[in-house]
Amino acid sequence: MSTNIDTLENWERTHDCGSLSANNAGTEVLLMGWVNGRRDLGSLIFIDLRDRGGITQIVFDPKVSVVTHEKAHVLRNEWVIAIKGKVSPRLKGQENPKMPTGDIEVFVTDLKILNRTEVPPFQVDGAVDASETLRLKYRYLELRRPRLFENFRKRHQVVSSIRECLNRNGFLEVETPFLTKSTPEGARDYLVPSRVNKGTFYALPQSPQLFKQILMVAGFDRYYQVARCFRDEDLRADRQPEFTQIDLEMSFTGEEGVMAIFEEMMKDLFKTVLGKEIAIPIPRMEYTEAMDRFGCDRPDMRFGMELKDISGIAARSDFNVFRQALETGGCVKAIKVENAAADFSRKILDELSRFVSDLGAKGLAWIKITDNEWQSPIAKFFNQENISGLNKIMDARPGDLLLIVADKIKVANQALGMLRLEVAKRLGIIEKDALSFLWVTRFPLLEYDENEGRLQAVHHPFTAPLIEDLHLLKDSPEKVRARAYDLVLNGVEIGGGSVRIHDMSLQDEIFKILGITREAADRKFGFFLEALKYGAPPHAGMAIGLDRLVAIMVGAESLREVIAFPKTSSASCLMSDAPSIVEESQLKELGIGLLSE
RNA sequence: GGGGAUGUAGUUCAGUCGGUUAGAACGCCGGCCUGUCACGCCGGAGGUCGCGAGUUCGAGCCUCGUCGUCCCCGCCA
Repeated sequence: MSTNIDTLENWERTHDCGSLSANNAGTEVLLMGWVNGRRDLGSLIFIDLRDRGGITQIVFDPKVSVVTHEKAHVLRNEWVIAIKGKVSPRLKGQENPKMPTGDIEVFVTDLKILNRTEVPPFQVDGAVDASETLRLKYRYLELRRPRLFENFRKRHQVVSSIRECLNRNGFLEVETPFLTKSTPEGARDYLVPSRVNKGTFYALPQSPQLFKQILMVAGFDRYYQVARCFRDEDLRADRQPEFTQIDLEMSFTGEEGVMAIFEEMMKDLFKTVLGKEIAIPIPRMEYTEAMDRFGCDRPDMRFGMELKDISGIAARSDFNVFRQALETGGCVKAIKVENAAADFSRKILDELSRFVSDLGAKGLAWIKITDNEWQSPIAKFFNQENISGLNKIMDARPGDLLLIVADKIKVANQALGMLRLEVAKRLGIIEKDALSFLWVTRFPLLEYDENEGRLQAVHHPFTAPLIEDLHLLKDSPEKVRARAYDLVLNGVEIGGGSVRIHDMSLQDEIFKILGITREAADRKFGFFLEALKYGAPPHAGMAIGLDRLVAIMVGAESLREVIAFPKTSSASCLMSDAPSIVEESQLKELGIGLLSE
């Protein structure tokens, strides 16, 4: 690559490439940026100059400067240049309505070539898109694309808006450690070896949970943090190993205080960033109702198609599959797909059947409602009375399609809940621009873990039980509801939190039920339990996943579109090539040896 | 850990039944061009068909393995 490039000297920009309009006609401007495209007509050269503000057409005309025009012939895409010139309205009929700056162009008097480039591995202008592998390897080139940059501008605005809201409400931004203690509950930890204390390890935080609660004990009263969190679990389109939470904690309040703050925050940021009004208070739904009606603890409320329990009628049918499911304590539930009977072919129904069996359900029954009967493989098991009864429960009309799953309650809910989403996706009935917020409240405090053979905390072991359920704690702990709440947006869990236990004796009782001995509890988080003894105020908190929130706001398919330097689905960074092997000497210094295969 | 998809020029893709010299578009290089904005026209260069075995007279195509990427299940308090 040639090194004959110009120096900046005392040139300073006067504008960015997105800010010029007809109002600037006649002014001398100085722009800097990248060559986004060139159209060299011989004696006239047009260049699209791009910076993060936008794109401006600049013109090299020998009538303006022979020397500069001559110099401009060598310009190529992605070269970095600076130009001085005069803003001019476009000739009549030459305006470009597709460009925000399409009414003007800049006639260049002076040109500096600030840098050249090798031929880029893919076209930044996006004319031919590259594979994501390549775009991740050359992430800086992809980030030059205006569409992607816009995501990060919005992300910045979201964080600014949140900080403003929380600062206004008396919150203090405090940083908590990255090098912290491994807690075996929850997700797998990323471990960091200690050189000073060989054989011991820090863990990167899965969340600042214990530290923020200790800040409440410390009397900080209202804390927040734009907190990076780390979880060593397998990735998904909506899961990265490091991600950012807006994490907060409040003293002397409960769920109402926390929910009110988040509602104000959401209202603010959707207004400032997207110019959209959202209605508060955000509606609430208890966990059990969400499961009953949507088969899911984070229902997408942008469409209906709710689950209906048809166990009563199923019990009166002659269909053994239904009756067996009921006899073993299961249920029969159904969804109604309006006017889909004609469109859902046997092939599609087979696909849907496979879809639910992949989720562990035993099968899928379907009924097409026709004018006076059912078209269905299971029609023969129902008498006329039951047919009318079921039609009534489902509010089914001719042309509708019923999809039915009979299974254990948990399996049926999950399968139908997912099927509901799948069908809605296939039908394209989900309104893209809709914003459907929902609080899901009163989750179960505990659930039985089949693998471990013991009760586990659904949220985390410091979540407070509902006071009115306390009496159930001893005899039927699984029925106890938690003072926990999740914020759901368009079927995505964007955050969650709870009122915490601040009473040591209740905390002890919970540990006992979880089968955690005093010794084990002390070993795992003794420092935190110790803190609870010294005047812990009542407190509650919540965290929302910033990446997921921004992803929804910008309509991103994957979190990778809202994280500047994301990891691949095998948790590696294609740009830096992390993770990588390290020098033997580095390991030795840490007192670490690698196991051979 | 499991299932699915995918890998061919710098990039995105096509490549028939296994058969002669692996094509197109964009990009790149050279030339022409004073109103382009997906500029146009003429010419040109550019290939480890992801990698490794195997089957075959012959493999981009078939088989096995392996690696990368993407999606999903498990997992993610």
